[in-house]
Amino acid sequence: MARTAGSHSDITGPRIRAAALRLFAQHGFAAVSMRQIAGEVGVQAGALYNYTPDKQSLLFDLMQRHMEGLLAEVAWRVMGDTPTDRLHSFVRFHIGYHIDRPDEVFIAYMELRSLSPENFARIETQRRRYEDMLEAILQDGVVQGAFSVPDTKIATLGLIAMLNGVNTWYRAGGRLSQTEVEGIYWDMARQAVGA
Amino acid sequence: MARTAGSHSDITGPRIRAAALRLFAQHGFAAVSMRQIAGEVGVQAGALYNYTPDKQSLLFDLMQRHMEGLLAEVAWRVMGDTPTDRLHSFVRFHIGYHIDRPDEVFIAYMELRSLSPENFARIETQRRRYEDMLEAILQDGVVQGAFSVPDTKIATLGLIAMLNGVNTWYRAGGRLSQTEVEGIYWDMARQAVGA
DNA sequence: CTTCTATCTGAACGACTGTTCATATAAGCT
DNA sequence: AGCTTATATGAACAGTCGTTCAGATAGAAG
Repeated sequence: MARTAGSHSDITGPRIRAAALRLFAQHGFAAVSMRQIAGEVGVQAGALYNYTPDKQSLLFDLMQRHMEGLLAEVAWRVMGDTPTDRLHSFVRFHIGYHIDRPDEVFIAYMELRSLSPENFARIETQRRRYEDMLEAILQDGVVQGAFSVPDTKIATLGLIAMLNGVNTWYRAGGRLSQTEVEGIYWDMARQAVGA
Repeated sequence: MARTAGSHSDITGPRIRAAALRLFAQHGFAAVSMRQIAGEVGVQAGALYNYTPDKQSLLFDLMQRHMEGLLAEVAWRVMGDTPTDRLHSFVRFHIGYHIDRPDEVFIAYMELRSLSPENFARIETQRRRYEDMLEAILQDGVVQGAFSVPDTKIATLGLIAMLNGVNTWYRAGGRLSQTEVEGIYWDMARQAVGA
């Protein structure tokens, strides 16, 4: 046998990424084999190499897509006239975006160590750009006297860590709706920066 | 050759755990081989099995020791007459304890998925006991009118996530001293719960 | 000094790893 | 219709994996 009925690049490519995403998130990059991913897609391991040069690139591709989606959306979803309004929209955006993509988020924060040094540096640059957007809001707020934070860098990292924590427990259909979660975290975030 | 000069159980056992801890934290459980651990200790892979029945138990042992140390210390290190005082001592304790044990913390939070279901349940129970200690403080504070939090469970998870974030960036000898970090995070935590 | 035992070596086991490639065929183009 | 090319198979590669075990020796006990 060789090429199977209905096989097509436009379909197999995304399915490989979806399978890799799920498996990497569940078991970790190192614990997942190319044969497992191929099996999930319903294909032999060799076929994966029509879509990625190697396993490392497959992981990087997933992270890269996630970070670019994040940066593209945050650019137009976070807005407001005052620093407080912008912080509010940032918190709501961050929670919503992350809640919708638990696997991507998990991988992006957990498999950094599995990246080659060059790939790590590229992802780290993107993450830094995202953090800088939040820090800019905090700095604005401090300058305008709206926030009270002794160190905007630490506050940025502290807030993001707190918000990321949502993904460790939130489950769709659980006790709290997404809107309720956003409200609770916004209260904590607002108070944490003294707004 | 066989038994080497100076070989002794009391020495080799801890050295194996130390090497495994470091390597698991750096590369991940699945990415580290028993031969790597043995190499770090200066021993052959087979010798490890005098100290652990298998690789999985070695990971569990590390996590178990960490959680028990954490629970043992928090019990007598966190105190105070008011909820605010107790929250203060909890924040300071948590940051200090975690800053001193970056590898243990990293593994305890990242390799949960590498545990067998039974081992996972045991560690999860211990983590829950720790979280409950913080939640009890928050509940006290709410009852006494000292804190303003709409949901103590979420606030607990949010605060712990924020505090854990310290380990992603803190480095001894960096811009901020441990005392300064504790102060900044205490400010954020205090404000986040409306104390 | 001799005996015993805890400790380690080194080789071996079968299973699995990421990756390559000759080969085959379905889909798309003319 | 035939021709080309993208897409897949399945076997093979050399290497690594966790784990076991017979055999060897250092250190403790008598």
